[in-house]
Amino acid sequence: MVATAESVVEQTTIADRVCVEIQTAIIKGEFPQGSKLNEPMLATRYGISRGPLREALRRLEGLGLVRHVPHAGARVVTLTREELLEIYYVREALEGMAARLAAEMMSQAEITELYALLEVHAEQVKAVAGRAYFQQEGNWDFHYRIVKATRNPQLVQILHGDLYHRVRMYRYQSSQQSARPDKALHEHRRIVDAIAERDGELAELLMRRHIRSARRAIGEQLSAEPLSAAIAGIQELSPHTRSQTTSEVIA
Amino acid sequence: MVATAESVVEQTTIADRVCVEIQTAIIKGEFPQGSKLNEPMLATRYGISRGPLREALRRLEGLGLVRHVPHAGARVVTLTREELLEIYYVREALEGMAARLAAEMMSQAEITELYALLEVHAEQVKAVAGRAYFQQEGNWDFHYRIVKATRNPQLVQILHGDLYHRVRMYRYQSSQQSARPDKALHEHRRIVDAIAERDGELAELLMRRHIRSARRAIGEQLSAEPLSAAIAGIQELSPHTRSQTTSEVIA
DNA sequence: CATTCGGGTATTGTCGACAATCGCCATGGT
DNA sequence: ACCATGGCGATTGTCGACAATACCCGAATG
Repeated sequence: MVATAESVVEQTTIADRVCVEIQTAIIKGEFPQGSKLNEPMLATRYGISRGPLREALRRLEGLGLVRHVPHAGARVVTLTREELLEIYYVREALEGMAARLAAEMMSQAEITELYALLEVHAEQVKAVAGRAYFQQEGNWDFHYRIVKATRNPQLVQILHGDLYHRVRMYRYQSSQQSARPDKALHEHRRIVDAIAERDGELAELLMRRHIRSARRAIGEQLSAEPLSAAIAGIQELSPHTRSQTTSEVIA
Repeated sequence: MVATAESVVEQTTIADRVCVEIQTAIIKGEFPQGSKLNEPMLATRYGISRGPLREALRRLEGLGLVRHVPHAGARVVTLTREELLEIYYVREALEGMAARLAAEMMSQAEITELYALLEVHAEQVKAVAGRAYFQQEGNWDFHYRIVKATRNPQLVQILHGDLYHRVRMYRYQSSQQSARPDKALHEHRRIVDAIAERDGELAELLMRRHIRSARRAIGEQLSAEPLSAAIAGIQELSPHTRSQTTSEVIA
């Protein structure tokens, strides 16, 4: 029997479904950082038993979104700015390598698509200077394409299977947006140029510089203690409308 | 109440204990790569129920040692040489960054200890040219100290919490050993020199070169199809005494 | 003789209940 | 008034059993 397209119907298990549900809830901040995730409550909330729920929690623990202590239960991780900065060091190293490999591996078609993506971004930057959420997603798309182009599943796994969720959570909750998307766009363009020229060394250098500048932008908004404020604002599940702090944080 | 030393008695749960037991069994090759891990068998083998066992398996899946498909059970991952090479690209990027950060962060005491460690390694290299297992562990110790010195828990987690186990499994089962430990030792020495001089850029360059050469050494032993032979040899739980392939694989 | 269909078996997914442990609060002592 | 201690409630860890699904093998048919 040939493998039909519908034979790949995603065989979903309850634990898996609940896992992504809780995951999005955590990223959206419906479960505040540091809040306790007691099993009976969640089990009744999602209408399942504690068995699959526990597996979902272990999985989330593997994703780094939940921390578990033996007889005290699971809590949503509290992502401090220090941890976010640590992650950005990892991203600098890994995505720098990704850019280098992408310059070697990326197909011409992929490069063309990447340029097209930059055009879309350019329009978004020009058109709506306010609505930066799409911008963020587009930014992630850009970085993801480069990482994917490396043909290195390990790299993809680490960057977009482990780190991605935590960074996304922080971004989502602190509503950290790009204050200077035009600058980021320019940096993106030059990175793609280097890749198109098959200059892996330059691509790595530019990508590292790009992410490094984003890290520095994050590090500079330290005195405003934005995250703890965000946590306090979210604690009661109230929509947080913090003043979006300055920054050119986009990477 | 002050925190006594014995208040840190590791509160261990059955799932945790079985997790490490299975983990070591997988690394040692008692469970061959690709072999099925059916739950009733393992449950009776370790004298526990299927509940904790499933959690242990999910945890091992998070560690990348086990792959799980929804209604077909869990299998030990098959680590191809391609994947190992992919991991070495990640290591090159990450440990290069680690060396750079270590050059900035490492205390003088740590540097002294690192030099002492190199002395021990030098004696081992000189004394027992054959028994390379200790050498491997020592090699890991060296790299771990540098990574730890970065004060970047994310880096430590990825390198020694995720990647470490898989590389160790490959190494253990293919009995890949250092054919030229003296060369590796020399490279180690120069890396520490750079760190001692607080030359992060040089430390990163040297570390990347060090790991890159190890990756190339792995990549060059391709035609000997060593891993599949090792798997075949292990399949029946028989001690595999393959001829240890050439290589200067040490990183 | 190859192929496909069907049933049987084994394994996984899920559930509810019991036991062990932890945190909290009241009570008593110093 | 403060601290230690005991009990109580709640939550986690563990277990056995049931239901659902997938794999395997034999039989029937072209």
